[in-house]
Amino acid sequence: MQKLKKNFDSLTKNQTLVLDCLKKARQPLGAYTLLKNLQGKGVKAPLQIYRALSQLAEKGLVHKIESLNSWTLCCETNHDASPIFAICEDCGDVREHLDEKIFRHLSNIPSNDGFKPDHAVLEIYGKCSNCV
Amino acid sequence: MQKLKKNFDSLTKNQTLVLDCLKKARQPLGAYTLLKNLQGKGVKAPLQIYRALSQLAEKGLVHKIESLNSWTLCCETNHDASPIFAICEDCGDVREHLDEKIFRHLSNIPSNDGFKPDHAVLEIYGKCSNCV
DNA sequence: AAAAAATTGTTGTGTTACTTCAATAATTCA
DNA sequence: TGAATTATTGAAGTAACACAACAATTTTTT
Repeated sequence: MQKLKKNFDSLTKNQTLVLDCLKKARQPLGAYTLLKNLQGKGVKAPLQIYRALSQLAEKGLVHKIESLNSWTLCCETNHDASPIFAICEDCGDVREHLDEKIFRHLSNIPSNDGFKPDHAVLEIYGKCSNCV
Repeated sequence: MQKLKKNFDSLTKNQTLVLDCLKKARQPLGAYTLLKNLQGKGVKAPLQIYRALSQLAEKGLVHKIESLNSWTLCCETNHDASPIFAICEDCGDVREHLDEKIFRHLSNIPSNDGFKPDHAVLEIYGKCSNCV
């Protein structure tokens, strides 16, 4: 299991810009959407966004949603467990959930062939309560 | 839950080429790797690959691995449940697993807020028995 | 055989992501 | 304090991923 520590200190300028932008958005954003939003503030190139995002992800402050190619704020909780995202197919709403049991459960699936899980990408598609 | 039916008949030329290429590869391939491999056989443009891949995916013959941006043969089994992939961080080996329970379990996580799951992206990273 | 549907081919474009190298800022410790 | 080290940023270019739009061809249906 990966060890992640939230560290709100020592955020660099670009990291702060990206994090604030995600906070305002209240939904996952793509790297190039972030870039557009931050071009007024001196950020010019995609790489600055990607660097900030991967650093923020290392600190556990943001997650990438693989199946959407986009990035979202981590929930309040400081967690090591892989997050589970519930994604509404209709309205696009994304909610982060945490469940240690699931990961342990998942870990057991491939374990009969000696596989040792470290972390997981868990993204559930369906309909949220508003869209059912 | 999505309804998928394996249909080995009625594969078109491009579909057959792509499927055969994945069979030979025995590992997930990106769309552009497939393209390179098939350029000798008359396939010229990325779109031909993407079309074949999405048609094959609809038939349940291949899956996309979201976190790798690549595509892999479906295991032998004809299944409706979302597949679980175990991906070795060292050697890149990918194994498909099926577990109805997990999906039901996962489905319960976000259900307290009325979320109705349909399908999921489940990709576990770790080390396979050879690489531990 | 004519009409309808499916598939293919082609061109072009939009999006996502990173490599490389140079410049600047921050930190360390001599 | 100031030189050396480390971290961060900036800039340019490119690689990889994915599809829209339209025309042409093939297959299927009636």
